[in-house]
Amino acid sequence: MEPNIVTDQGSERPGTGTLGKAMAVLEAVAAADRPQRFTDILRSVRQPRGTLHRLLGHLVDEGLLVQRSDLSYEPGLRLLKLAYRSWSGNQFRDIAEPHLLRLHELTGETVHLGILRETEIIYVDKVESRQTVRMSSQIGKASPAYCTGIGKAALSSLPDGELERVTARMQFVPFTQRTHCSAASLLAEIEEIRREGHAFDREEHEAEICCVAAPIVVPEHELVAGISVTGPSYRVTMTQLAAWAADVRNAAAKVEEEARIRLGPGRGGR
Amino acid sequence: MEPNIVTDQGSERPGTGTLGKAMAVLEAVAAADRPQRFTDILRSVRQPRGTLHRLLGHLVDEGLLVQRSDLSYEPGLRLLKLAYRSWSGNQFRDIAEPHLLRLHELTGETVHLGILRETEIIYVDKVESRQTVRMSSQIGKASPAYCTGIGKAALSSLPDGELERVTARMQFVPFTQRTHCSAASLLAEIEEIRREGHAFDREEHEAEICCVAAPIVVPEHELVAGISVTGPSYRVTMTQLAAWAADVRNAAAKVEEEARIRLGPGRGGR
DNA sequence: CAAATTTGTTCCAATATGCGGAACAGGCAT
DNA sequence: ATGCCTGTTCCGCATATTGGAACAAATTTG
Repeated sequence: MEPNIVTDQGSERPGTGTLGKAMAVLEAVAAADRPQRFTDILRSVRQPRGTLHRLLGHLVDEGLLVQRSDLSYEPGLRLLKLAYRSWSGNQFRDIAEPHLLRLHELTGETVHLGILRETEIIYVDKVESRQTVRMSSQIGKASPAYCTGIGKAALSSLPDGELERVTARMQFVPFTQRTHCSAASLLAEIEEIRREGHAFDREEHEAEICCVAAPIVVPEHELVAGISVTGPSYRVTMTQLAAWAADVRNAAAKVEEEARIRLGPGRGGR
Repeated sequence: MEPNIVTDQGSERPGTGTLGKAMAVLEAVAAADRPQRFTDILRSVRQPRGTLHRLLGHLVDEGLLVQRSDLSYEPGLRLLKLAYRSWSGNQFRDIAEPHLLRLHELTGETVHLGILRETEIIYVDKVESRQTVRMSSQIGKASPAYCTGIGKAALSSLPDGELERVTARMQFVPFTQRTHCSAASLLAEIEEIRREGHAFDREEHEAEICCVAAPIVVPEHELVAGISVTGPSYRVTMTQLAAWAADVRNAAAKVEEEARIRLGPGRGGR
C-alpha cells in the first residue's frame, strides 16, 4: 500500500502567506511514508532552496518536525499533543460514540465515524471488531471521499452546487478495479445513494474490504459526516451488508438528531 | 518581562518569528478545555489585538483552527490528519507495541507508552484494561513529568546536567496531596528511582490512580521514554505494583534493546 | 585519483509581509 | 440614551521573509 503519489489538492492553493508555506512543507513531510530528506521536500514543495531551508529550520525549532541524524525530517511529537485536544474536545465524536458502540454490538464488525473535509474523509473514531492489535490506528487517517462508504454517503448529502465544486477538485486514483475513475461515474452512484439513503463500498478502496455507510448532516455547524460498518469480504457478504443498511441509517439518524440538539443552533461554549 | 503565567513552559521562548507566534496561539487554543473567544486568547497570548486577529485568520484559513458561529475558536481537523502520520509512522511505537500487549496480558491492567519531551510526558500508545469505553483516548495527551510514573522514570535516566535544566523549568502544581511540590523533593525520589530502576506513581497525578513505570533510553536517537502499568488503587495495591516492577523493567529493557537494533545507530531512511 | 555532480548550508540586498497602535462598529448591559 | 466590552478594520513603519548565488562537503563518475 503506497498510494501516496498525491498530496491530493494541496497544489493550487497559494498558501496563506508565511504560515501557509510552512504548513505546505509540514504536510509534504507528513504525507510521505518515509522520512524526507531536504531534496525530497524540495521536489514536492516548489520553493527556492534558501527559503525552504529556513522554513525547515523554523519547523524543527517549533517541534513540528524532527530532524534525524541522517538529516532527514519526520513529523514531530508536538503534532500529537496538539491533535489530542482536537480529538478529545470534539463534542460531535462524543455524541456519536454510544451509537457506534451499539452498532458494533449489533453487527460484530468494525464501525467507523468519519467527517468530510473538502475531498477527503477524516476518521475521527472507530470501534474495532475484536482487538485487531492495531488499536486506535487510523484515527486521524484521511481517505479520499470518492472511494469510501462514508465518503460517498457524505457527498450524497451535499447540495448539487457544493457537490460539483468538490468533485471537480478530485483526482481519481484507481486503488482497485472497482474504484470510480471519473466524476460522472461517481455522480451516477451518488444519485442512487440519495434515493436509498445509504452507500456501499464494494472493495473500491481496498481489496477484500467492503462496507455500508449512512450520512450525518448538521447544517448549523457545516458538518457533513458519516457512519459505516466495515468487514472483510470473505466474512461479510453484500447481502449481509444490505441487511445492516437500515441499522446504519438508523444510527446515523440518531446521531444527527442528538447532534442538532446538543450542539445547539450555532452557539456552543458558554 | 514578567513570568507569564500560562502556556506552561512555552514561556521564555521568543517564538521563532512568525511561525512561533502562530503556534503559540494554536497551543493556547488547544490547551484550553473549551472553545476560546477572541478575548480569551488575547489574555493567554500576549499579542496586540491587530496582530492576534490576523494570526487567527491565517490559522483558520489553514484549517488548523475552526471558528464556530459564536465566534469562538477550537482546534481544527487538519491537526488530526497531520498527527496521524506522526503517530502511524512512529517506528518506536511500532517496536514497543508487542511488548505492551504482553505486559498487559501479564497484568490485566492498563499499559502506557510515553515519550519525554522537555518537562512533559506525551503518551503515544496504550493498551486498555477492558473496553473502558474511552478507547484510544489519551494518545497524544501531555502530562507533567514530575507527577507521573513514566515521567519520573524517564527523568531518572537523564544525565545530571539535563535533569537540572529540565527541573528548573518545571512549575509544580499540586494535583493531589502526594504530588511533588518542589524540585528538591522530586530529585530526592529520582535518586531512589535510579537505584531501583523503576518509579511509582502513588496517586500523585490523579487520586485513586497509581502505577509502576520503567525508563527506556535510546541515546542514539535522543529518545527518552517509559512504560507503565496503571490501575485504580482499590484494585491494585502497592504490593501488587511492586511485584510487577520487575516485569515492567524487563519489558522496558526489551523495547530498549530492540529499538537500539531496529532504529539503527542514527541512520534510518534508506 | 582528480573531475563532475549532487546535496546541504550560508550570505545578503530588496521588499513583501507581518506588525501593532489606534480608530471604528456592533452588541449588551446599565 | 450612555457607557463598556467585544470583535473588526485601517494604514504607515520596519522587520522577517525572499530567493539568487556562492560555498562546502559528501557522493558519484570518468
